[in-house]
Amino acid sequence: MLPADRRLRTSADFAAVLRRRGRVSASAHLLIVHANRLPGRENLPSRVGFVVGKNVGNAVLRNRTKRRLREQCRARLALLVDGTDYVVRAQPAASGAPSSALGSALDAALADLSARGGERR
RNA sequence: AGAGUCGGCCAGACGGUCGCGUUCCGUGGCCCUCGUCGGCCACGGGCCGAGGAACGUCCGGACUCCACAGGGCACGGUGGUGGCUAACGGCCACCCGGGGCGACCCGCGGGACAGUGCCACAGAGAGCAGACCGCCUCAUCGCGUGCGGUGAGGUAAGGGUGAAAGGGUGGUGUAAGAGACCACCAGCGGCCUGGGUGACCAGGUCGGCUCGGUAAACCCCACCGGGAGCAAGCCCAGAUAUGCGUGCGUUCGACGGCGGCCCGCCGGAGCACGCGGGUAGGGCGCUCGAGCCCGUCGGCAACGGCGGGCCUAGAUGGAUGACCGUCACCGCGCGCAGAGCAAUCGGCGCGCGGCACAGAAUCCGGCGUACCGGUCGGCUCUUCCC
RNA sequence: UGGGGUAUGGUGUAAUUGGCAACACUAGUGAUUCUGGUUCACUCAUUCUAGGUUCGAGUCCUGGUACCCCAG
Repeated sequence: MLPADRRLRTSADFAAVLRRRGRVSASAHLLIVHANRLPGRENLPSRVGFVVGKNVGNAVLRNRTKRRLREQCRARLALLVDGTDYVVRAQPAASGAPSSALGSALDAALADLSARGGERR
């Protein structure tokens, strides 16, 4: 899984990431990813948070979806940019999708993000 | 063998790789009010890590804080009896009523001579009953001489309406009838005897002859209930502005204890609303408890006593996951050989698919609800064999 | 955690103390018209669900399901 200090832990952090721009929806029926560089965290490792709403399913389904997403993110920690916080929002279809599909959706979103970042810089 | 009924248990198993959370040990680093159990961080290793319903939140408690002069009126809950329990609206046993051939199942199961209300439509009449048709008597009129009309009465046996029409059957009796009277039966009430802790049951005797339903309508009776809830509550660190406005108050008493109201008692100088300002970090509570397992004793049982053993999740954007392998289990398809006249049946192999309901958040005892299935046992009925 | 409420044709709402489930719009069918509109008539209900009380339940009681609101 993902260590606690690499996850978003407070409601304020989530709000800060979601409020600013930086949304990429790769395979929109599965995931929506938000990414933002928050001031004051430039040299700290990146963090990831997950949002799994009630439209995904009951508590068992929501928890399992969150765990599988965390596992996929753990395998891709090296791809994340330091100082950037991510929020992954699960769509209803994510609960039934195989983990490989979730992983490739994450890859696509991260590739899209790095391409955009290159353009802006 | 088939059909059924009741109850208990399980909730796929084993292994590999990479991870997460609590906690312990070791190594290293940093900090200080230097501790040989100080705090924090990193790495390595070890133990442990969701459920029978963790769920819904429908009841009951433990625990914590507040309140504990009292009285009255309300309010809510429960409702056969006896027991179990910390307690309960739960459980066990029994009683009564209903269903089933039976095992067994279902029941908010106190009171309708304390009172009030309601019983639509239909029907003559619906609650200290009621003459529409009918039946009978008398008077009178008519004629076709035993029938019809009219009037005055008697009558609850019959018809019809209704969920329900004030016992049932048979007889005596009568103008026709009627518990008016008699016998038996059903039911009600009183008394006596026996059994049972009791609800109640069985039997006997006497009585007036019969008394509607509805309290999941108001109500009456008995019993129970102080309030709030782990975001309870306690501690540490830290920030800001006893700021501004309005209203009510300072022994003519606001407000609070006090939950709904009243009386009364106690505290009592602030209280309520709006605007504005600040914070939203950490720790304890937090898991050893009416605990679980085994044995034994008491009890029909629920349950309890005694002895021995065990320690079994504590997260806080919230930890038990991801990817595989092997073997079980279920369904479908194909193949192989077999049993049988046949429908079909089980066995082996291969492939594909499936493997429920559902995720702890202070903790227990219940209830209710969801659920693929598997397994064990008790009992009942039917059929066959010995 | 505590408290309160709602569910009725496809949609939005009614239904005095229990007594034939009503209204508007929409949809469908038919009539009127050369056609369409308008108008008229008819059709469309497991009263959320499972039981119970009662002669009789949308209404009363119990359990369940879904949704909404309030306080912290």
